[in-house]
Amino acid sequence: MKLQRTHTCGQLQHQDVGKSVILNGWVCHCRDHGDLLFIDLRDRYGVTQVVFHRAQDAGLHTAAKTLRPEFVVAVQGQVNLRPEGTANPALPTGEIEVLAQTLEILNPAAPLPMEVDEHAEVSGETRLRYRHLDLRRPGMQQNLLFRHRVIQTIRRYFDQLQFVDVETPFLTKSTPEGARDFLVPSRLSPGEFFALPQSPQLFKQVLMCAGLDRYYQIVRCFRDEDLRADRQPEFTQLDVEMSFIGEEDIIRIIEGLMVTVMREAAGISIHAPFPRIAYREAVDRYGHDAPDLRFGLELVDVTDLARQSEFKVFQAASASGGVVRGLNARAASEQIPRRQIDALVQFAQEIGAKGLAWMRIEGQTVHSPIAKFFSPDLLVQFQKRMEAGPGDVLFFVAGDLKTASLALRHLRLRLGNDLGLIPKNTYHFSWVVDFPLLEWDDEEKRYAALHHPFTSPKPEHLAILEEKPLQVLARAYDLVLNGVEIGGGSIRIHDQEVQKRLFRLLGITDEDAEIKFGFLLECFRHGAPPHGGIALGLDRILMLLRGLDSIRDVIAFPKTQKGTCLFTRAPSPVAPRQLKELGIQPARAEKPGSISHEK
RNA sequence: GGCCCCGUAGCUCAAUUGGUUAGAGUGCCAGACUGUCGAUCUGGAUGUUGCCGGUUCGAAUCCGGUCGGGGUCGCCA
Repeated sequence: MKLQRTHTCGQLQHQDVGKSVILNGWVCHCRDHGDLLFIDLRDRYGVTQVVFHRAQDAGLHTAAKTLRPEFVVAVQGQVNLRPEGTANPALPTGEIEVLAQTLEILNPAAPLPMEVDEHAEVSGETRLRYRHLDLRRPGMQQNLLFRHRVIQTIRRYFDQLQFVDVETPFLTKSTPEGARDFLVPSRLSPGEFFALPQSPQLFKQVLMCAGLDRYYQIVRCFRDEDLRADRQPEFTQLDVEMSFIGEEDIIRIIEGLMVTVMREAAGISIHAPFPRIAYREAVDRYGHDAPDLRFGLELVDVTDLARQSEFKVFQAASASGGVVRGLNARAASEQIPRRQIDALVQFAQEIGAKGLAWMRIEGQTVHSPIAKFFSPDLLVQFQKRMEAGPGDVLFFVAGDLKTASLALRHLRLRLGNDLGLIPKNTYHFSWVVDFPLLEWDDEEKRYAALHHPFTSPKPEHLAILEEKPLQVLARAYDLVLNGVEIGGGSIRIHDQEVQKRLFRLLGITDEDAEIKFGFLLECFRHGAPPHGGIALGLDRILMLLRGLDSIRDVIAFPKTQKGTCLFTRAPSPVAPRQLKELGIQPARAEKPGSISHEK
């Protein structure tokens, strides 16, 4: 190209006045004043104002009149100080402008299906469909730039601590445990399949057995499950594993990482160590194993008191082994009018609660549709337990632990938002520890690993592994930021005998184990160091640090909730020949006319 | 797989709850304008109300189905 840039659009300032420069970029705004024409030229680095005067060069001015938003142009001109009073303090380049002397239209742009302007509101669907335009917007560029900076910081941090970045295969073995696998048919082994990794879990353990000692990888993982705002079928994990260490080592390394990332990439000062909370306590106090600790509004158990009431719903819950739990919206009586309560009741029911009981404390009296089921003395006890006073509104959910916890967790977050209890720009990291090793899978009628089958039980619980499996705690830990699980890991089992006992509990026979993870067990037989690690959800961390509601905004080309890509139109049908080569026959009939991309 | 919200001009939305020819902002096109900066002013063009079917004298509006976007439960070791 003839006019290659000498500067970027975010670079020129008053010290450059007088220079002859060339800028390349996209036309962002045109402000046509007749004989005077302003163009905002945009690139990744910023925006610079370019001026065209008819009096100065009529031909050039006429050419500039044809410019439209998102034309790609090269402008040669002179850097001038803007006239007195016309500087734009909102722009780093706002003191200067470039008086155009040459204009080259490198590429015109057809009328656009969406505005690139950062102020324009565009629906998520349109943004994904025209992602190339969406990604031109400064906000999205900042998101991607921030992602890059965080990744660079992570790499520097681990490199300094002698961690080795090792790539693990994407075409690997399907494992029946865990999430649904994405399968890739093998042409050379007809009828057989690779799976895309849900995580490099087994490989990083093999790397420990191989003596790599300290491993990390920023790696794509794949899980064929339903999507959420914070779940994509392919997502990026910061994967870490270390040898000859215990929980404290992993925790210390990761706390150091988060402090460094926050400081260097986000410019935010946070302090380690992070608070720790036991799984059981998290569920009891917040209804969730990833509690948002930025605010209080804690759950309170009233099961024992509820048993004494005449309210059948409360009686039934406590009689059947369930719970009655509540929370106190302190001094919120005026902020929660009756209509709002009705909305909250409906909200709780949509989450799965049978109902939502409430009491409004006004002066010495309790206003509540269920007050009549409580003796005066019991009402006093309820208020005491809930630490309730005049102006408070109490909410209660009765049911099995899981349902009640879920409903109250959502209710707590909703009230926290509605009542403005959640501080902005606060980053509250915490560890959730003391997870149970196992849970009872009622559908499969067997125990299942809460984390994964290589997670080590706490050594002091090994004795009761077979007798009281559900009471055994794991050497596992989750990292939580603002109520979102951003990572989890564990110390692994490296003792073959313990591993065998656990497989037996999980209903995995020796034969099964050999077929499924034989390669790892073989490693363990050949000298396995004690090891453990963690995996962090990079997309979620970025989302939270950028104050976004979805990881879609920190991923360049994300999928929709139905798992499709609106930009490329993937997935799509393939040619019959491709399927034939792979030995695959779809069960569903092809849509007529849908076969297009013959290779 | 279940439940909920949404789908109207290129884009973002409205349409007095079933009633005349579906509007606004923005963008687009044309014109005016020498200091704007999300420029301003004047004028103009733009609709299969996602799609299919039903109810009705009459449907953007109600009903059924379907497709698409989003949230959530299940699922996500």
